[in-house]
Amino acid sequence: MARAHQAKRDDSTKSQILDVAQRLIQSRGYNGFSYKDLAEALAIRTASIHYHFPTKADLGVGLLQRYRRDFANELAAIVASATDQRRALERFAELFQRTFNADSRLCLCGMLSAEIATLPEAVAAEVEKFFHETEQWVAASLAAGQKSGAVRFTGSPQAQARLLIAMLEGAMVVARGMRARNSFQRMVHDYLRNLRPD
Amino acid sequence: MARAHQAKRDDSTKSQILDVAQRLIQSRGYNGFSYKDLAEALAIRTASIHYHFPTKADLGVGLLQRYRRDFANELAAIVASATDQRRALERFAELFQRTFNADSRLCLCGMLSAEIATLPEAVAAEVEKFFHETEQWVAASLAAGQKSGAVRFTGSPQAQARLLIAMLEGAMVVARGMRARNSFQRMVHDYLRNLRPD
DNA sequence: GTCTATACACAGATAGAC
DNA sequence: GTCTATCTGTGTATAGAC
Repeated sequence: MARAHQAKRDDSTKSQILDVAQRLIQSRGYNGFSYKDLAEALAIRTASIHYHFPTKADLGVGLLQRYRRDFANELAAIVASATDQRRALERFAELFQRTFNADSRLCLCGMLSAEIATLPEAVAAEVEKFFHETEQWVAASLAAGQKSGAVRFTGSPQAQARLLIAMLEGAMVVARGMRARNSFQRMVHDYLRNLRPD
Repeated sequence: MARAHQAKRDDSTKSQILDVAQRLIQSRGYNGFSYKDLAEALAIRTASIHYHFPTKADLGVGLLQRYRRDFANELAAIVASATDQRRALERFAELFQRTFNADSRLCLCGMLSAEIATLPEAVAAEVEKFFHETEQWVAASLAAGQKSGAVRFTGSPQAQARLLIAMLEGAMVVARGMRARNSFQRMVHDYLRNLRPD
């Protein structure tokens, strides 16, 4: 979901490698793509990729660091522009929607989380950070929205945040497995209805 | 979740291969295990596994056919013994809980769904069947529970069923990615609270 | 049914020329 | 920075003996 609407474009080879890697992981998983796939997509040799990212673990870590930074920027942009927290959470869900609409791609960290038992520890640690950061943002939005009356829910903001993220990740997985592309949007809409204050 | 509490045990090599394959896929994914892993776990040679399952696609299809059959039996047992539909849905969620408690394993079809772009088509078709069968069972339970007053929800039983399954799949993924093992149970509990009639 | 032996392609990775 | 060439391990799969 990050990288979709960047203002500044970085056209360096290094950045293009990450672009392709992200797309491939979201579609096929960390264990489902190779340096050969990247090389063919970019019309260069695998040795050139090893120059930028000596090992696959380096590539994974580099990708996730960029991803977390981009994602944080998108969340900040939502906060800056959304009229209220309910609208902010809808915009948050739309980030996932946009990813899924592109060829049924999964959330990068949702995919990596499934494969976490096979990931280099440094990559797994980045995945964990992503979820904690994201949960914190959602929980803060929920808490502020509860106070202002923009959203309504029971239980703690943190528990509700985790549940909302789980629903988004799971809706991607299930819509993919059922090969029912439209059902993602419907699930999200149905779920968010429960946060309405009225 | 299937295979956990079978009455009849099948100790044939073929069946043992499927047992190990299921465990490995739930932990590491379809692209994260090999015939070598199976051979080592069973103390036989990879060639022997090829005798039972000529290709990895054959193994995948065989595993999923058994899994769907076992899962259907578990659902039937729940229907036969649960006092009401709310309790039946709790027991349904416990199937997932049991799997996750075993070494943070994912739902077999949740994992395969993430990897679906890399799966042999015959395997992908089995994954799709699993989700549709499961959704049908959950939707039927919800509809009956709504009628009897055991559960309460808005929208169609089918939409609610899909959402419940998505939440279970996503809760496994998120709890894994956050390396917060206890949070799965909590998410499920929080979610099911919303189905209460009172 | 299980074994040894082997084939063949691909994986991640390195050395060194340009 | 990108290339050619190469290394080594691993993956799926087959042939044929026992």
